[in-house]
Parts: sequence; C-alpha cells; structure tokens
Amino acid sequence: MEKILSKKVVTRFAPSPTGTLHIGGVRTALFNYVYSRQNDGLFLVRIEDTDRERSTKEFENNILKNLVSIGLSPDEKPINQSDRNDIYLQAAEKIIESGNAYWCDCSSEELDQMRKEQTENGKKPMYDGRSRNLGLKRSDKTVLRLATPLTGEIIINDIIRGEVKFQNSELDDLILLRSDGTPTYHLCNVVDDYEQEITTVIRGEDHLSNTPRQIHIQNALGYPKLEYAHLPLVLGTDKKRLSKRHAATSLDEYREKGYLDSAILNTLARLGWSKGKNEIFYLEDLIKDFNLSEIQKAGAVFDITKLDWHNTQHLANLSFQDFKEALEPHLKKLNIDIDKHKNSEILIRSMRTADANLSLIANALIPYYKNFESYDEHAVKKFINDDAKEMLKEIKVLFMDASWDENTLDKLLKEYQIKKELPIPKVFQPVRIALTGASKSPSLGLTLSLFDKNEAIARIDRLISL
RNA sequence: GUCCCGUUCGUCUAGAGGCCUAGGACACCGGGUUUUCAUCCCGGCAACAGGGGUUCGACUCCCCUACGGGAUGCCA
Repeated sequence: MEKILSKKVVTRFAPSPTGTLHIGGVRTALFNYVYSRQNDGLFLVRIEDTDRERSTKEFENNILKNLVSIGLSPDEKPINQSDRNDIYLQAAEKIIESGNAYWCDCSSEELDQMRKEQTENGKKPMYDGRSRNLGLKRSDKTVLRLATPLTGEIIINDIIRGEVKFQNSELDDLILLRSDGTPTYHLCNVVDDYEQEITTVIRGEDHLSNTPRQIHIQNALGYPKLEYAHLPLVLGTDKKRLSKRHAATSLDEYREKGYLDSAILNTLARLGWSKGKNEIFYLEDLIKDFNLSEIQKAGAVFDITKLDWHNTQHLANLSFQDFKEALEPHLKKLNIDIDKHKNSEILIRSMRTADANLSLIANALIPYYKNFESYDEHAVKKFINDDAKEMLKEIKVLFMDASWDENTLDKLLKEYQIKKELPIPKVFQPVRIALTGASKSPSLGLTLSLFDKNEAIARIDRLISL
C-alpha cells in the first residue's frame, strides 16, 4: 500500500571505470536490476569517472557493453559524472549559502601530522575542524568542507541489516570541493542520486560507513531520504574481498572460459541468497523469487566449483542448437570450424557433458577435427607396450575389411576381445588412445565411427610406430 | 587504535525459542550404471566460534570475549 502511494522505485548501478566489469559488480548490478523489475521501477547506470587519472573510456565501454550483453540493460542512457561538473558546483554553492560548509586551508602535510598525533594518542584519526570558525575565503589553496553536526546520530534503516546507528561525533568534516575546485565522490554521488531520482541504493557493504556522511550532505541540500541495502561482499578463499589474487575477477575471463551468462548470474545470485531447495535460477526466476531482505549479512566466498556445477546444469538445459551456437566461438578460437566434421551433430551430442565449461569441451573436441599433437603420457605408460602394439596390428587388419559403422565396430572389437581372452581395457584403451591420444572418449564403436576409416587406420599406425 | 558490520558442515546456505538425533546443495569419499571418461542413480563424511546470562527449554533473545571483514584519503 505504502509502495503504491510513494513514487516509482529507481535503482542504479554506479561503477567507476577503472577496470573491466568485475563479477562483484555484476552481482551488485543484478540485484539492482532485479529489485527494479520486481517493483515496476527503473534501473539506471551512472559512470563515476571523477577520478580522471584512473578512469578510461575503454573500461567504461567494457562495463556498459557487458552489462547489456549479460541482460542487465539500463532503462535510460547512462550518464557520466565527468559531464556534470556544473551541477555539482551549483550544489556546493547551495551548501555554502546555507552555511553548512566552510573553506579550509590545511595542507596535506599539516593533516598528516595531525593524524599521526591522533593515532599516537590512541585517538581516531579524523579532521578536527580547526578551520571551521576561521572564516577563510575561497582560494586555490582551500578545500570546501561540510560542517557536520557535532552531536546527535544518524540512523540508517538498511533493508538487509536493519537499524544501524552512527554517532555524528565519529564523523569528521569531509571535503566537498578539492583545492583545484573539483567535486569529490561523496558530493557527486549524493547529487546524482537526487538528480536521477534514485529511491533505493543497493551497493556493497564497503559503503555502509560512507552512508552517514552522505546523509549529512543530503540534509545540507534538503534532499529526501533514500532507501538503502548494503550487500555483503564477495570474498576470496581467505575471506578477504575477492581480488585477482584469488581468482579471475573480470566477467570477460569467465566468458572466455566458456561459462554461460545465465550460469554466472545464477552463481552470483546464490552468493548470499537462497530459496528453499532450489539451486537453478534464471533471471526471470530471480525476478519472481528473489527477495532483497532475505540476503545473508555475512560476506560470501566465491567458489569456482559451484560455478562449474551451475554451468554444467545450464549447459545441460540448452537445446542442441543453442549448445552448438554457444560452443562454436570456442572452437573457432582453436581454428576449428564446427561444421567441418561430417557427423558434427553426433559428435557434439556425445561430447556435451565432457567438461564443465565450453573452452574445455572445445579442447576435448580437438582430436575429432584434426590430428592431436601429443599423447597423454599417463595413458600411454599404462596401456601401450609391445604387446599392445602387436594387438593393434591385428585389429588394424580386422578394421580394413570391416564395414565402418558403430555397431559393426563394437561387435568386431568385442569378438576379438573374447577370442583373445583379454581383459576389456587391454583391448579397448589402446585403440582409444590411438584415435584420440587419451584414454577417455565416447563408447569405442561410436568414437571409431566418428572418424573416416582411413584416418582411424592412419592413427593406429601412428601409435604402432611410436 | 577507533567506529561499523559480521560469525551454522571445506564452500554456498536452511533455521525467526520446542518441528534440530541441526535440513539442502557444491566439493570430497564410497557404491551402482558405463569397454574408458563424463553424465546419471544410491549411500557416506562433515557445522551452531567461546563464555556468561534470560527461559521449563536457545542455533535462534541479551551481554562479554575471540576471530574475520569494512571504513577511517584533496580514491571511488
């Protein structure tokens, strides 16, 4: 009821383009997107590129392109903070006029010294407001600071964490405008959330402590209150926030390895959230079942084996045609044309479950498209000796006269094995190794039938002469 | 250091005072299916950080401790 009367829900994803789209970012964007869909609202994207040193257009493009292709398209054209300087400056003027800000000329050296002393005295390092009542004028050496209330507290009602209190006395007077006149993160962030009419801020837990500061800026500007949800962080195996040290962090890397977008989204959504005994969620399922307030409060370790499993499931759910299309680019990277095999459909069907991701599956397919470069050492050591080679010579002769189809080949091999009174692996594995270079493949008759007779025989010869 | 957030199997989690001999999933280990591998099926291992309260009763509520994370920038 309340929701109906209040205004439309608007969420936003606000990355800074200092790197490619990170999977933690995908998760944040996902939750923002889903929440907006559930409330018939809007999902917006804002590029926070006020750090001119580290922001690049390449990263920005990567983020935007990836968001769209993974299915989290913004509802409006993304905006860039770097285009909006005037707006921030106007807001700063407004705060100055209201008397809630002042100019400060402390040098970095002075501030460092101050913090050092505070730390030595066991105090929290924070700006002590020494310029607050000096009545300094604007100059190229002054920064603009917000005059934060000295007493009182800020209470945040976080959707995930509940009530969180901060004492104003713990906060110092943050910088709004740098001495070069440029606005800082907090100012821009607050102003844009207002200008974009954001209602709900869903972001990482690392911003929780920033929230009271931002609320003070909102108050100084007379902006309305926002709804907050601070997400638990995605962690590495050592429980520290996920970074390149732990695993691949870039969405691009997972795509290149052949993880499906839907599987990546599934894994990320299950990090911190669950729904009964369900494990498989597609985006539309999340829009139906997901609930922001059900998110876990503790950080969640990103486990690649879970992604592998989700990927296996999502791969299995693909139609043959979709699977083939998903696989094709990974074969292309290996210079293989997927249709070049005369029985590509049978081949691909039989190899679909060979591994957890598409690049690995593509790799496993190599021997069927072109001659493999080397034998699996372990397999050769275990199954290939002079006896095996003698046996292969006999089998080769049998093959030469055989009609080249799965059933015939299976029968022929079986009869040979029984006649020779040899254990099955002793007969089958050498043949398999000859064909594929390794000791695993689909059933042998099928494997053989996937090759031309000439090629199969040539490969047997190759192994005999090893 | 200070402030904030957190703490259930190795990992992701269920659990909102009795339903818990703490459930599920992944991983792992066995077994079955398969000529091999994968898939699939069956089974197993494995956790409430510690200590105090409150209560007839605590994984669930309160406090303390420990541990982990985040924040403490003229970065975002």
